[in-house]
Amino acid sequence: MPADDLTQRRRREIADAAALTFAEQGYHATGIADIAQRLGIGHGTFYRYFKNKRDILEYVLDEVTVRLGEVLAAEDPTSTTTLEEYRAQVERIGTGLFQLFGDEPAIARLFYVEGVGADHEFSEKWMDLQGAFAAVTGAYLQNGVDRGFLPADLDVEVSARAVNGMIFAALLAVIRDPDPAAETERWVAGITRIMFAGIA
Amino acid sequence: MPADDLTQRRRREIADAAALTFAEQGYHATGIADIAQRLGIGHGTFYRYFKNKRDILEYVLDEVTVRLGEVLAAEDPTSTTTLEEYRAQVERIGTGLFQLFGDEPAIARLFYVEGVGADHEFSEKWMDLQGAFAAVTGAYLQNGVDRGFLPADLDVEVSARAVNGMIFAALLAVIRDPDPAAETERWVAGITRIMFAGIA
Amino acid sequence: MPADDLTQRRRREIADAAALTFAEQGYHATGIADIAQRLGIGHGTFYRYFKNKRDILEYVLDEVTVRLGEVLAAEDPTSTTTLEEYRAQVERIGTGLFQLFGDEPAIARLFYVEGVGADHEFSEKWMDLQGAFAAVTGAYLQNGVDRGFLPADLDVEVSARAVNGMIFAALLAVIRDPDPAAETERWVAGITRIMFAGIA
Amino acid sequence: MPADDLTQRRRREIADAAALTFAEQGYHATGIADIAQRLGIGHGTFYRYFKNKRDILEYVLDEVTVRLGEVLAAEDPTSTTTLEEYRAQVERIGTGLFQLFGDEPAIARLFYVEGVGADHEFSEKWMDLQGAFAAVTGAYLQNGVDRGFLPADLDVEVSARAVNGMIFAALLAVIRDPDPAAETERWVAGITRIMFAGIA
DNA sequence: GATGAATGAGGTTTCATTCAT
DNA sequence: AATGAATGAAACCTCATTCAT
Repeated sequence: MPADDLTQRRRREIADAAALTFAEQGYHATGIADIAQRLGIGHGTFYRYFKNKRDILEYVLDEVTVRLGEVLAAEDPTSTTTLEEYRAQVERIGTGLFQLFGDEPAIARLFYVEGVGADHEFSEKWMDLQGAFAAVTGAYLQNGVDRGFLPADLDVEVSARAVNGMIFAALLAVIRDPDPAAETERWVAGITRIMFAGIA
Repeated sequence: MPADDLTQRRRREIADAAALTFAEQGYHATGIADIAQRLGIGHGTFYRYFKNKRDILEYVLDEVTVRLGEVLAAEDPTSTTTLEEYRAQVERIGTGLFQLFGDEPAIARLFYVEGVGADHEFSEKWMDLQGAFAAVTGAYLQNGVDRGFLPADLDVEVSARAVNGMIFAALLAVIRDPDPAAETERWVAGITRIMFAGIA
Repeated sequence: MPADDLTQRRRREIADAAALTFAEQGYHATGIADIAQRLGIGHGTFYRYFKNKRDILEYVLDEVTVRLGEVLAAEDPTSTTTLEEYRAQVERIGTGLFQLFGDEPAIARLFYVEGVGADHEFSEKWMDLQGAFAAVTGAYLQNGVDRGFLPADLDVEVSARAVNGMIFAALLAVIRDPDPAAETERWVAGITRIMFAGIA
Repeated sequence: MPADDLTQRRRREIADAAALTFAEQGYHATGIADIAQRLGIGHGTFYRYFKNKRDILEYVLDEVTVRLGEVLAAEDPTSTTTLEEYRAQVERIGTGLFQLFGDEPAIARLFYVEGVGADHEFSEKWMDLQGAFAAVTGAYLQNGVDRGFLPADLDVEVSARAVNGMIFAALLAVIRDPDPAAETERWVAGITRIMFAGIA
């Protein structure tokens, strides 16, 4: 376990450096040597912890996926019974997401920008992932429809995509902000408003 | 005109082939030779029409930007005086966007996925562009606020980003659909509903 | 003959442009297109007058060789019978060479610098040519030895090379001068002095 | 020291191979692959030691320049007070130069032929260098004039160029000789004779 | 376990040359 | 005869990956 534990810590370290460098320079413009240099290790060492360059991108993005999943899993889609409860839930999730990416804008940038077209195979995976997230959001909406606090004729799939799209756009705007965390409340409020009442 | 015209036609031809290939294989995985082969021309010929590989990506994406701009410019942000008029306008714009990308899903994919992280400098440009589109959407919203058919306390910037985000997410979903055009109405309806009334 | 004559004029025109461009940019850095552009002709036209790029370099350098030969052939190596006569002859030849290259420094530069290492095969040829010129100079010296106005123990071959080397170095210095012609007399005097009396 | 020392040794090895290959095939006709193959190394390895193809040419020629400088710097231009001393000095320098290039004719060929027109920028540099060498030779001559063992009316600049030109021509002839070293004495004697007494 | 020297596949780009118009 | 669009050989160079130390 200790060795394994050390290995995990090292992987994490390298992954962090990689994420930062990818976000700063772009995936293709980043060489393994750049990552190693940032850590002050030999670039051969990289290959003791990751199979190849693609592997580390996958690792980083999988990590993000897991963390996103954790934010979503902190809530139970079927637990709410009223619109008010759901609205509160949405605000908690939204705040969670903004915090997650606001703390590490480099990760957000990598996940939503630099990593997207890094590799065709990964693009596919990324789009699948958006589908998976839409499914999660859809589960919340479906619960509302089932419970009757959301209209029966709501197009759940479309709405789920739309809601996620709003969050995506918001994150994209926020990661360029010098102090992302400060903007969280405003964005969550703005999006929640549209989500529950529209712009009108 | 003849020579120049021919040159333009050739550029267009090559750009189309490039867009298709980039969309299929990814920007970095695509070699100039792949594009040339698709057209049945020598790869040296490519360089008679484009300065380099990055040049053609820029050309294709600028073209898309122009076309997006045309769809948006077809409407006048200040022309609407009632919510109903605005809603109709939004539906026209939304339909226009879906048609634009529905007809050429490869372009959409390139614009929203494969091209995004192709190059760090381009990522920056792409994010700027999202800002510009948000500004356009914001102009429509601001008009509503000014005319009084949208609430005075609407956070225009946030809302504009959010609306664009919904459209983005919708397009992303639709381009993977075998028959994107068929889905247009459903998506436009779903997004408009949220936009004007929220999910509730 | 008229057609042929025109062809010759055209060749000369192209060759002049080529020589100028080679001298300005270097042989390898010069493209056929550069030469054609300077003349305002299509670059395909070049190939109606010269077989290929190497061909024109050869043509230009052969032309120079011929002209050099003419300067040397204007005098008869065996015609002089006294040192004084020979000295006068040397001064005439030297002045002729300086005029030749002083009028067209680009040619000189091409012949002695840009063209030298343009191509390995040409380097060889160029060195052979230096040998040929040495032989000519040697003939003059040998005449002096034979006639008795030059010492019998003069190493003709070495001396011939040395004399030519002085001229070469002088030309090299002069072609960088803004007004080469003005310097002719000084250089001819300086070299003749060493040649006939040494530096002492 | 070990790593750096090894690096220097490797650079030298590669530079030697490059010089040989350039001299044999010409600069432009030589590919990096040719140099690598000669050494039995991968061509990527080349780029660990030299930035690019031009870099190695510059390195080799700078090295030659340094060595030439060392030969010249072995003597002190102001140390001689009589013509005899100077003559002895000239013979030492001449012998040194012949030995330098006689030992490595490939270097000489590269320096005086193949490298000269390799690149326009380098041609300029090469001509500047000839000027610098002329200045050194000029310093020796000026000393003679100042000390009174050379005539006051000697055109130092012209004479310096001329002397260097003789040496250049001699080297050019000698490097094509199968056994250059054997010829040294003859050439040094021949040139010194002209230099101090002229051909007469 | 760490290192970094070595490697070579792979891709971009140039430009001399051809040839149909 | 003149043109310039098309071509593809050829060369440079990068950098992910391997592996001996």
